[in-house]
Amino acid sequence: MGLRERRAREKEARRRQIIDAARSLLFEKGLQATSINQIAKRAELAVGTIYFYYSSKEELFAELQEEGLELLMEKIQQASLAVGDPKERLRSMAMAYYDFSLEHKDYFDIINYFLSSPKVLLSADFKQRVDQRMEKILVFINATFAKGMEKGTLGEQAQESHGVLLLAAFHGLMQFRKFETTIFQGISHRTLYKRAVGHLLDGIDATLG
Amino acid sequence: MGLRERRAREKEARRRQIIDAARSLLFEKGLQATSINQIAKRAELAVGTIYFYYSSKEELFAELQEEGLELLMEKIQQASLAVGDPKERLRSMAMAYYDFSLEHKDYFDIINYFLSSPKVLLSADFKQRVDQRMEKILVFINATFAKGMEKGTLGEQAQESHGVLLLAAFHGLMQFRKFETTIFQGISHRTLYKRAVGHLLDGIDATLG
Amino acid sequence: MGLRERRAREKEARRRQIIDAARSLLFEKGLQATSINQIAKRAELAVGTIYFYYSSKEELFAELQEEGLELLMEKIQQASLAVGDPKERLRSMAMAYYDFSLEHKDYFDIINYFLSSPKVLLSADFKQRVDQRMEKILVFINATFAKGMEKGTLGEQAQESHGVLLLAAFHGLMQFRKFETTIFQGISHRTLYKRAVGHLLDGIDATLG
Amino acid sequence: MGLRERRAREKEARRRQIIDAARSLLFEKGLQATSINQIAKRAELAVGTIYFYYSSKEELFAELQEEGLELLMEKIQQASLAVGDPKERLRSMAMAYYDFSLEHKDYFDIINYFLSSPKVLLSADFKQRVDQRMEKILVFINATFAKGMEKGTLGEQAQESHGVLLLAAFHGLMQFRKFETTIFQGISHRTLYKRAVGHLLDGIDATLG
DNA sequence: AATGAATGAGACTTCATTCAT
DNA sequence: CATGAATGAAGTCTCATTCAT
Repeated sequence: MGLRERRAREKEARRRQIIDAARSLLFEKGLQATSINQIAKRAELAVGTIYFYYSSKEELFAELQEEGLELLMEKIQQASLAVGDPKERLRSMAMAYYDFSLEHKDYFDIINYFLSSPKVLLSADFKQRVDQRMEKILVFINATFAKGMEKGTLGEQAQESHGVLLLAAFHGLMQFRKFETTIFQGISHRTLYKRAVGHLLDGIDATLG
Repeated sequence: MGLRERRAREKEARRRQIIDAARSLLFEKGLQATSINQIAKRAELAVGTIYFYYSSKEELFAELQEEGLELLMEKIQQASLAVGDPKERLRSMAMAYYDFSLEHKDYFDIINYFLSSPKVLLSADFKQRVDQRMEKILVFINATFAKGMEKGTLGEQAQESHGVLLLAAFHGLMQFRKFETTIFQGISHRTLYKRAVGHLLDGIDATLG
Repeated sequence: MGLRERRAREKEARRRQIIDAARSLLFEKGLQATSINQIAKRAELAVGTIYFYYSSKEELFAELQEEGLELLMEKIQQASLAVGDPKERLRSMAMAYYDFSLEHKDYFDIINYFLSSPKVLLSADFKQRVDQRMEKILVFINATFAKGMEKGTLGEQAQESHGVLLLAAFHGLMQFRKFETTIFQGISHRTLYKRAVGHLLDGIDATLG
Repeated sequence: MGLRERRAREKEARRRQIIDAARSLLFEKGLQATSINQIAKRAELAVGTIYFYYSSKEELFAELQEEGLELLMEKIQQASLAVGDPKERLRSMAMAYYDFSLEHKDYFDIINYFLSSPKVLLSADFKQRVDQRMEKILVFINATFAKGMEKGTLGEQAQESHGVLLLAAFHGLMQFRKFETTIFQGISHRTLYKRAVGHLLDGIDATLG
């Protein structure tokens, strides 16, 4: 049994070695400019070895996307712990997402890349894994909603819709940050984002209350 | 002077011939998979001819993005004409955007591609042209807001922020359509979108009123 | 007759317009990086017009080479006028060549380009024209020798050999300037050149005297 | 360990295969007209394979230049062995250079190409390697000088300058061979060269003696 | 398990030249 | 005379993937 265990551990270590190299390169050069050869060189492994652990470039990047979503989940959870009032808690979570997009810009870009790509880049298997991570985040948001609705009358479906609504709207707002220098005149993107979060939560509140 | 006119017309026709080929390929294969060689082949022109009319792949795609934004602008304007009440008008415009993303999925994808790409793909010149189109849309949304605020007390900046807020939130929501089959269970994406629009406008209304 | 004259003048003006554009581009970007299209743009003429006046890129550059050789000839002649003693005169001419290679680096490069290219780049016609310019320089050097040899006993052939000898040796020395920063240690290229001129003239003098 | 050795040998063989193809093409068509595609075809390898062994066209050609300079060094060394008297030895070395330029015209052309090109074609790294080979030749010439100067009084610098002086002058003379058929009338280039060598050595001798 | 040499299609772009108008 | 649109071969280089060892 010891052998099999050691084998498994070593295998996991190699995967980590590879994903570390891929991540650092991706964050340096961007998604398109990162090649398998470069990853192999940085990981100090042969190209063939990469392909032994990851069947394609796609799979490698999907794993990074999972990483990013997991980190985002953590950040959002932490943000929710700090505050008591559910509405304030949601506001806090929204800002956590905002900060994530700044502090972990690279992960955000990867997530965004896959999120906004029109074509299905990932095969069914990866897509499912990624979707599950995303769903966990949504479920968490919805749970926060649920807690804040003792007086409300919304069913399960309605709650779910609110989670997506918030996440999607926030995500969209984040993408418009690139217009900060050109189109927005005078208002910082952060201010805009905060205001939007307020409007959204107020709007939902009004419906609920 | 007939000659010069005809020349100009022919030149315009060639540009159209090229942009048509580029668009159809882009819509089939996606931005990254579309090459100048393929465009040339589909346009039944030599590669060099493409470069005679467009100095780079970048310029070609920037023009397509402009096309898309112009069409979107038209749709939004048309939608606004139908309704009298400003709030309803905004709702109508939001749905026009939604329909645009379905009916002109290809253009939406191009817009989305450039909007969500982390790196600056376009050089300053093209970026400016595209940004101007985007700004026109925002200005139009803001104008609609302005009309609906006789009783309100918001300054110029606040109005501007509302336009971006709506557009960005709607855009983000659109990107989440791909989860319709996996994460959303039971609710259609359209329903979700409509609900979100309602919440947003209510939220803003609450602030204004 | 007036018409034909004017025509000829205009034609010459056009040629000049083209060669001016070619020269300035060549001096900016180097020989290989200069294209006919660029020349046409700078000359504010159509590409086809260039080809009406110069049958090929080659011919254009050959004309520039002629220009360079003519200028070199002038410089050498001027240098020879300043001094009385033939030996000193040759020394002065040698330094004129050196200065030419610095002050008119671009022309020197063109001359050098054609001189050192292993393949026959120019067609017979151009080659002859260029050779004639080169020969004029040699003839002039030889004439200076001849004047300094009342006491000597060298025949025509020998004189001719001296001209080539000097010109070639000087030219070779010029090409080694690029080692000034790496191989030469402590000696400036100019010093080296001067010393070489001295040795060469002394060597010839010894043979003659 | 047999495997690793064999691998290394095979890799060396491939490099040779490539450099052989490059050399033969270069000698047929000239530097500018030789493309990587052609080299690949002649070497019966894929284009990518060329780039696996040589990271650029530049590196390939730099290696050829090194080859040429090494061969030239050998020829000059051999020539120096045959004769006892230093002055005669230098004469012999000069003729070895002359013969090299005829017998290994192709290598001479490559050396000449890089020597006379105005732009820095090679990046710093390659340039250094080539310069070092050139320096070895100069050092060797200087050593021959040093040996012949028991009676002389020249310092270190002076010796060094003599090496460059001779090499550069000889090289320049070689470039003028192309005028053999047009400008020189009656004198063979070889005769001219010999005479120049004589003058140069006499000139230096006079200074030394 | 791991290696790494080899593939070859395909990427974008340039450019001298032609020719119908 | 002059135009300038059109050509298309050729250029260098990249890269995901394979497979014999």
